[in-house]
Amino acid sequence: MTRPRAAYHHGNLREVLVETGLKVIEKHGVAALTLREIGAQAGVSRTAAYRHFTSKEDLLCAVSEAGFALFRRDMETAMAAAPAGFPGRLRAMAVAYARFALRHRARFTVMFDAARPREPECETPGEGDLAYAQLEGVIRGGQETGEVRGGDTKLLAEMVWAHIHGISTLRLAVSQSGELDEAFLHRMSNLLLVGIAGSTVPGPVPGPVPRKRKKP
Amino acid sequence: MTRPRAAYHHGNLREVLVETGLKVIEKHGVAALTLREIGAQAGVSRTAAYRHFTSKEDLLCAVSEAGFALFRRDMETAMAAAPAGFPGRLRAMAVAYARFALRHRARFTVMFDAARPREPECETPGEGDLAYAQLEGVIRGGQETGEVRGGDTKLLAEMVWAHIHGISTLRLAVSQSGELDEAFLHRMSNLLLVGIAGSTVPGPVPGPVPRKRKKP
DNA sequence: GCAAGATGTTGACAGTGTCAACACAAAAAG
DNA sequence: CTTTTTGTGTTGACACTGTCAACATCTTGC
Repeated sequence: MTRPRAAYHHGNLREVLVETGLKVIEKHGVAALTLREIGAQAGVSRTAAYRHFTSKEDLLCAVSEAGFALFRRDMETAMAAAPAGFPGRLRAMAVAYARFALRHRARFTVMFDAARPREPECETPGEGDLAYAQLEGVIRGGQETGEVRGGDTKLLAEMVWAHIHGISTLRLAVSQSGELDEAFLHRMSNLLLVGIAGSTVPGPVPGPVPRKRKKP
Repeated sequence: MTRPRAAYHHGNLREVLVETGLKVIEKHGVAALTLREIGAQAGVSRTAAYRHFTSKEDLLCAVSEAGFALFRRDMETAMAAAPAGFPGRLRAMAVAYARFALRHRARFTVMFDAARPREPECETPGEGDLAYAQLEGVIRGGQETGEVRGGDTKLLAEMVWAHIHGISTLRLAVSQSGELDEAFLHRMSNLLLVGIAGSTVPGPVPGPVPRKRKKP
């Protein structure tokens, strides 16, 4: 059978390991993460993780995935509380994004760590894409009400995502404290709103458009 | 013994080690980088690096710094070849940025690896800031000719930098091949141009503006 | 020349990820 | 109920890593 609810030797060790791993990362950085340390902190022995993950990398992937789940929840609640209308929604999304990066620095770092796997065993099929789809929905909504210029929705979403992501990582590098500079974020989203609002733009747009998509 | 200048035992081992380290990263990823491997590839023994770097992290910092130097050179030549006028300059800069990321994937990854040091021993005082100052100069030029809205130049530069950087890393994740999608980049820089062109923008801009700066 | 220091090498050590062999609990089969 | 099988955790071991101390060798200043 698969696993019943919280029953075996330890109970639900898998989740505990992910959580413990995250705590270690939050406290000492992702470089100092060690399977032995995780085991000790969780009250198990060093190789216990190998009954739930194929490797350390696999565990890191699980931590990342859990991060994306929380991320998506944050985005959803921010969206629910956003003022009606497209500008409010986009702004709320951008702010929520940056806020998440600053508040959950460790999670964010693991989620978007560029230097990890060559060809990732991390499939990350679900949560990341869902969050992305959410943004795409907001953009499409703006297009339908005419507040966003028409054209390839995916392309626009990619650009907006990249912009917000870049801003967030930059803020992360700049402000060592977890402070969130609301004024900066406000200006940032204004730039974004103006940029995607206009109908068309000086200069021709040659060639075809890209297709593939993936979590950044 | 050795032909090149400044010849102690090996000659200029320091540069050779940095170069070799980069090659290893390009071939097997930054995670597979090992001081022993570097030594072997460079024809020296495993701890030779400790006569030129205080630690492995220090060597990584040197690799990163060398990357920024090349990066800045790329930006400068792109700027020199750019069409006159602000839009051409900014576009050239954005394209050069993304091109560098795709062409020198390994370098770029090391340079902007978010998950490395807690409080960095990497001082990176020079090259990164120089490249950033270059962008700031372009923005300021645009402000002087009235092609960019006025206001805090540093703030605008931060946003533009973040945008370009986000786009580049996103492209890096999306296109596994080193292909450079010119059409995408063209649209991207158009978005950017429109966004920073307008005089002012709907919605108030509360509060003060941030001060600190740093390489992202 | 020669001492002093810079540069490279070897030996050693604590830690790491990972695997094989073992120990036990829980579920399945009889 | 027993017996078997499978899921779960532990211990021992191994190859590999970064790093340091001690030693060897080369360059330079006097």
